[in-house]
Amino acid sequence: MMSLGGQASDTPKNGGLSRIQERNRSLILDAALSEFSRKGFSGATVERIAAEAGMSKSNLLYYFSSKEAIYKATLAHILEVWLAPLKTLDPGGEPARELAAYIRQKIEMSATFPEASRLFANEVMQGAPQILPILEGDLRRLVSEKSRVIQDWIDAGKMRQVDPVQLIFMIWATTQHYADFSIQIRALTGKDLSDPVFFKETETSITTLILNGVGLTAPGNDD
Amino acid sequence: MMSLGGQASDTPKNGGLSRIQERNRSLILDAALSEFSRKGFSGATVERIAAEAGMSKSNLLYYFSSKEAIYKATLAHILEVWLAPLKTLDPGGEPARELAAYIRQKIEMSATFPEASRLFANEVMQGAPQILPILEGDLRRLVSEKSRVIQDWIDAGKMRQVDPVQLIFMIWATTQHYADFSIQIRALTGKDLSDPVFFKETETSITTLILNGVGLTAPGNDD
DNA sequence: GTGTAATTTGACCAAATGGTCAAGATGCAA
DNA sequence: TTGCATCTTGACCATTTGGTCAAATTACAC
Repeated sequence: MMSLGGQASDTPKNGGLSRIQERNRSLILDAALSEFSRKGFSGATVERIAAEAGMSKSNLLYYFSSKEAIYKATLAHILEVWLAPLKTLDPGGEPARELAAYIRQKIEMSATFPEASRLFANEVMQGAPQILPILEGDLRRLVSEKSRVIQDWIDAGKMRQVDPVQLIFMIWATTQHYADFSIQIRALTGKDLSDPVFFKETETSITTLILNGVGLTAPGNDD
Repeated sequence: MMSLGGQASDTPKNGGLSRIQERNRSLILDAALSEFSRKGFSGATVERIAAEAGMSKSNLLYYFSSKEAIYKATLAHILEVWLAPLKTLDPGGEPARELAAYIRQKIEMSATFPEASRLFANEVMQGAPQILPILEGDLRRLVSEKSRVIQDWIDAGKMRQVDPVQLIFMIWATTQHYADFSIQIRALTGKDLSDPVFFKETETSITTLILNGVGLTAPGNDD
């Protein structure tokens, strides 16, 4: 679990949480994700998070020492799952299949956890006050490593010349766009990723465009 | 100028503004863009906007009747310039050149007005409370019109089959990403679009990938 | 210069909100 | 049942903040 440099322990008996604690912390984190992703850090209120979690504000503050502590915990909770797909990019695989799989995972994420995407986007747009060290550390290392993988594919003549980092950015941009701007997309098309047809159509469009863009052909998909 | 359905007039003598009015409203809108784009609507404070505009909070509220009024005015002020590039897509032009020009304009925007991009992103991510009618109205019509243009190119065999709306989304996503996530990009690469080399590199990457993606070749660029 | 309208501000208010605290309720091991 | 630790809450507080208002200052037409 990536550390966000927490200070207070927030955990009476360190290590094992009681059933009540486990349940309540989980309820709080769910409610917090919903609230923070919709309103941003400033716009969110502890009172509303507590209400959505089904408890009093005082009780929530018994579990998390401050609004910022809830926010940090929510971010940490998400970050892992959010960055996981990139880690699966396999140097031993075929570029077309690997990239297609990565794109699909990212779209899947946008469809399944749009709130996580929005929370992350919000945090970064505010200047990444909490996660900047992670971006500059773990994430930077991860991107370097996977860029190397892509560069090797290029050097092996398996795909067209392209800046690997820029390619990763473009995959992030296109896939996350559908979560972060889902309201706009719904306003313009009447649909969003929760519609299976639109999901499929989006996956095909992005995958085709990006793979063609780097001189590859989309692999046959066996759902 | 796109209307945001303003209620109060905010303009004593309708039509012509005094020199003082013009100057102060402009100062306020600049400060507001800076503040709102960095902190979002909730996180922004009228006091800080006033300070950045070099006047008292009371005086600012003499020009705009409420925080929301400033916000709406700021959005309206941006929206026009923000959506302008798409309007220039010329049905009579060559697809490769037209799309390349559009992409370049969008990146230029992201480089020149990253704050505008972030303000817009913020507004949409919060559910577009102010601009939803515009998205569903003017913007939707504009996108339909330009999708038609792209579809005609496809039908004429000038470019590969692709959903025109999805193509537009992908251009938005990739170009705006560099403004909205500039902190992340700086954390990962050490650079952003304000660096001419990185700008050029980004423009080339995006243009090449998208044009290749739709079966076109990037036109020679004559800067 | 005079007078009126426009501009500017500090003092002030009410609501919202993050957080504290002491007291009470509940869970649970013995 | 008893006793203690955990859990829960309402009352309360300090600060922030959007907005009002009357008074003061300034711009400008005559």
